[in-house]
Amino acid sequence: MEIHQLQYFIAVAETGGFGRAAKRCNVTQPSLSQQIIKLEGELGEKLFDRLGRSIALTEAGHVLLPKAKRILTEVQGIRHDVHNDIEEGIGHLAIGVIPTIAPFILPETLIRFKSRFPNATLSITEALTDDLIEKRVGAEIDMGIVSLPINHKLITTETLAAEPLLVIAPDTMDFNGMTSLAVSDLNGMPFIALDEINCLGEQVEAFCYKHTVSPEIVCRTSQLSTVKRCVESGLGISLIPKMCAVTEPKGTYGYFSIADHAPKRTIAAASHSGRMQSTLSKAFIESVRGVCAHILDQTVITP
Amino acid sequence: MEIHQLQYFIAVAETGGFGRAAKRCNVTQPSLSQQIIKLEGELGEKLFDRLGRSIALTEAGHVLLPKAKRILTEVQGIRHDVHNDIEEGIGHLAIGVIPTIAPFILPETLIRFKSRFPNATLSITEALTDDLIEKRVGAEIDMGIVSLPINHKLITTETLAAEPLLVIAPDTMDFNGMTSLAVSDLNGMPFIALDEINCLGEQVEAFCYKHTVSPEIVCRTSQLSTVKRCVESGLGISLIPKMCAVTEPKGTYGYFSIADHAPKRTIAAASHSGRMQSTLSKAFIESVRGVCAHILDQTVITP
DNA sequence: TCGGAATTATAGTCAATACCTATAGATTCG
DNA sequence: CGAATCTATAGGTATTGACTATAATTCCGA
Repeated sequence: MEIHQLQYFIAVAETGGFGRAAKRCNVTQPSLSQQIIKLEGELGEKLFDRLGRSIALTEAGHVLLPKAKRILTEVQGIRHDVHNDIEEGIGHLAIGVIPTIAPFILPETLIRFKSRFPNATLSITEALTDDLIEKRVGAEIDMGIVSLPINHKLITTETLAAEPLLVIAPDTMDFNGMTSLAVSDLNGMPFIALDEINCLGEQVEAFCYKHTVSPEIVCRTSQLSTVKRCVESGLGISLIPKMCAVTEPKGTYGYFSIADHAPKRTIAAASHSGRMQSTLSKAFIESVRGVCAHILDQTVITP
Repeated sequence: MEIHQLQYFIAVAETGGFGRAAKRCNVTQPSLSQQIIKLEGELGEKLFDRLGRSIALTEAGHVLLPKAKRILTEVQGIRHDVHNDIEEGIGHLAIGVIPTIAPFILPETLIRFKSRFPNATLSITEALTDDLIEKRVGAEIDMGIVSLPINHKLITTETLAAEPLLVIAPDTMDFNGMTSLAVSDLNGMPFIALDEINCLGEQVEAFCYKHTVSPEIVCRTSQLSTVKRCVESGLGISLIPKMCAVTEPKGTYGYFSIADHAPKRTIAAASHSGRMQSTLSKAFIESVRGVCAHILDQTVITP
């Protein structure tokens, strides 16, 4: 049984004749007759009574007609659906975000994305970079929002934003009125470090190592919000991403940029190499890009 | 787009590979590949990401998969349905019955038919023979239960029962104690005639004409029940079908058969020549046949 | 890093079949 | 009864689905 046979069958049933049906289907009458005969043979039932001038559906024909119409309607709909469902963003998207990015971009991103694709469903996973990569390889998530570099054969990354890292320091330290520092100024400073299981922790560590500065780590915590609290309490300074600096009201601390070797992190979307990105994925990426640009465009509070 | 292409697509999606899918579909891998490529071309979207060792559904593939499965399920079901729906008598049957038969056979017939085909719907039309023939030709009804003869090019008849016509006479006429009469006994008798728009009326008329008897028509009514009432009231005698005689309790009248030239009518199903009868039609015919046999097997009350 | 195994795509050929033209057979209508 | 109308059949053609063989790619282990 093939779809064109059902098409022919419906045409005959609706036009009441093989000749008229053939014209409607743009084939010749014998071709159509043969296909109907073939269909009848396959079903083991005659579908029409040929009454000379007109034809009439047999019982089997009556049973088949609505089913055939339904199938054909669905088939006709597929082409549209395949495109429209994609266009209309019907579907599901599973996203992973690392903890040092998630709280700063997700609220606004979700608002933007949901308003653009109200019919899409979204699931968010917050996990460390390695976990996200693994989940992406295992297809548990469609895409990860991470910080570069990522080195994995199966993962492609697309840069979304370059984000400066800023020195956060309690009000009690004024750095002699400077608003921007040199790398060397960090030397020996009491430093609140982020745990190295976070890639940001690693990156800060690497930055210091690269520029041969050695702040004195007085505390190591696992969350950026804890880092900020510690700084606020005057325990020391730290280096945090700009998005963390702009999204909270002024406290008892200020921000300084590093002038000579401005540290930064690169935010990127990590997806599967060679696998087509869905419309939803692409749209989510653009949402994140927009949100990052908007956040990083803001100015931070300086002492 | 053809059904086998959807089959191949589903096989690939479910087996996770072209080769395995080809094995499942009993075709070679290149054949299957080509059909998938063709389907992709027709839809204008790639359906799979070929990732070397494994494959993954694209967005379009995700949209298509449930739709394709649904269609295939329906197609698979058609073959069964075409047979089962017929077997199970799902469907509709429109029957016409003439008024001189309807009241006597319908109750029992409907009970039998409904218990055999609880899922069938039934519509009954009561109309005169000519009307029924016209309705059958116009496909308004599937079959008519009528009395022969029927002469129409498009109508085939199937005999269901041969039914004697009996003389019904009021108790006040005892025919000298005879229980069966001769045709000649009708001569000059007061007679309650059925209107000739009923075929039974015509047939009685024809019977009398043929045997050159001339009862004295004292009354002409349009319904058998009225005829019976008139007889009961002693107005005269009449000639009525046996099924009319057995289905009502004894009143103030008795029945006589005519011994020398027993009149009868032939009950038949009238359907469209050359058109296949549905299972329901056939079953209904058998129900009527059975009911007729049962009714006509009974004995009638004689004075 | 280099084969070997596994997987999909491509090329070329073949066979099935869907389609076409022409025509026969059947039915309806004037 | 003949003209018109409709479906079925026959025979030829062309499309196309399928097959074999092979290339290209990826993956895995030595």
